[in-house]
Amino acid sequence: MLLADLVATSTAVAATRSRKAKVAALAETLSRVEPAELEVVVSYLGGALRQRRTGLGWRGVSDLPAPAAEPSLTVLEVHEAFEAMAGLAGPGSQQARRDAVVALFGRATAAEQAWLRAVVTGNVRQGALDAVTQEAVAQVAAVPLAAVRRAAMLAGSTVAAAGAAFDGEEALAAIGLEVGRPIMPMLASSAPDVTTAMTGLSPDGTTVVAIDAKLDGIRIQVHRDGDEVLVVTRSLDDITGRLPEVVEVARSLSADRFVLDGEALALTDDGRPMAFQDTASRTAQDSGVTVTPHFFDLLHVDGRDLLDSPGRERLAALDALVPEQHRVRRLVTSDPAAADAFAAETVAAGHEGVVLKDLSAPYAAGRRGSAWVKVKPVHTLDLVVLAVEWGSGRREGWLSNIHLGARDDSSPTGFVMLGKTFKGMTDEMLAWQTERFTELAVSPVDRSSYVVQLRPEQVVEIAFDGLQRSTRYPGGVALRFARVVRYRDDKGPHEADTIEMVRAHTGE
DNA sequence: TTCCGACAGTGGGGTCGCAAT
DNA sequence: ATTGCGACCCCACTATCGGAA
Repeated sequence: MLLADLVATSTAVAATRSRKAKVAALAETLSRVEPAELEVVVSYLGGALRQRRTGLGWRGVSDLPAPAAEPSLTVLEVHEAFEAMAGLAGPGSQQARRDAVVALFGRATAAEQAWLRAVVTGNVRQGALDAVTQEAVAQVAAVPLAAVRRAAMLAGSTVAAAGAAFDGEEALAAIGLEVGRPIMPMLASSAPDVTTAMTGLSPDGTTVVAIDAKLDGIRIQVHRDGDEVLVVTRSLDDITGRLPEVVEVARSLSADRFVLDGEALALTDDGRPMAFQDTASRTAQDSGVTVTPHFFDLLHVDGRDLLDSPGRERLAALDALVPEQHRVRRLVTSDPAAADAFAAETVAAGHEGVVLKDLSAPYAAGRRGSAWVKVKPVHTLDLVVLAVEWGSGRREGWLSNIHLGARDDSSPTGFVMLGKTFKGMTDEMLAWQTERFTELAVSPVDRSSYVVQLRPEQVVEIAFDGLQRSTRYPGGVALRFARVVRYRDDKGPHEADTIEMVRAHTGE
């Protein structure tokens, strides 16, 4: 298959908003694929290279040779070119990678260059990724979509599921949980408070739910098969070598084969959690920080698959396998007041929040279903918009990402920047702020400079999860997960929160 | 007919490893 | 030693489609 065919499909997929039409376009292309190309084409249709890392990013594809007049590249040639680039390492590798880019892109037409650049930077933006590709695979292979989805979750890969799908429904069904092969982790939706979460899981108020402490570390999935231990992250990257303490704990457990789900984090001597940044900075041996695993689910133990068992059974098996010190704290209750108290204790102990879990639900690998609901405390501040950036994609033409400042009398401008945010804005707000910030611009708005400096006059209410230390911002702190709640026209900039209030607000 | 679950998109801060300077 | 880039940890939120209710 020519790359040009695939690029034409991507263009057609991007041109329609109908998901059914996207699936139809993907399916049509997929039906014309040769067996040898299947994995590459499935991956490319979903907007991803086969290589997890190529060493190429936005910079590596920002300066390209003149495009070719006629298409000639095949999909497999492109795959081989990226495979070669991914293999480059050591002195001279950047020049070699550069040469490879010139060779590949020089053979691509203008449309192909644009697609190749997008796929390298993860910006294909055709409104179709894994989930939509899975629908097309199911359609062409004439197998149930649910079977494709389940195989993809259990194999940790849509490409692997697609291969099986074309071998038939039996091959697809044969893909099960395999100790040593990562599966997509189950995710949680979120709720504003414990009562809301509780009501969602137990509408009649009598159902018993589990409430886990939500630890602010790195999600880990731990596989043990005899002496072999594998530790992977949420995105299924192998980090076994970075976490020898976790490997040791896994080897100390009494079962021989199992798959555990949990969180790894750094603790201080008195057992309080360290900042997420300290857990994240943890490399191998030399950092002096010890990372401890805390498990909250068990998916397999000694030949017994638990994925489809209700949460209550999985937790019983977890409690039997893992000693308390390596489990997350948990309360099982139907009483909202008890749940609330548990959440308050958990936060007071320095943790991120809680996760409420339906005890009758199976482990829904890869899904952000409603069986797990997280609740985290939210802080808010009134800050001043210092500048704004032009948006991209569907926000093209709108002033989007805003720079946030707190009042600071020691600063020459009177404000200190604490971060940026683009979250929480409706289309209506985007339209409003584009007009408003055009008026507040310190110099005539020019689309060529993507940051627009403003007179510091507009106050905005910002929600965030906490402060983190920063080397980027002059105040030494930055907001974590900042998002807009609303613009405040009832407050002037002199009434905005000060940097001292920001620090006091979050108990720093 | 309305509601709501699932998806994709739009980006945020921090930290590390690596190659080039 | 420093710098810049790529990769990957953590992630919130809105718009939209299309099936469920």
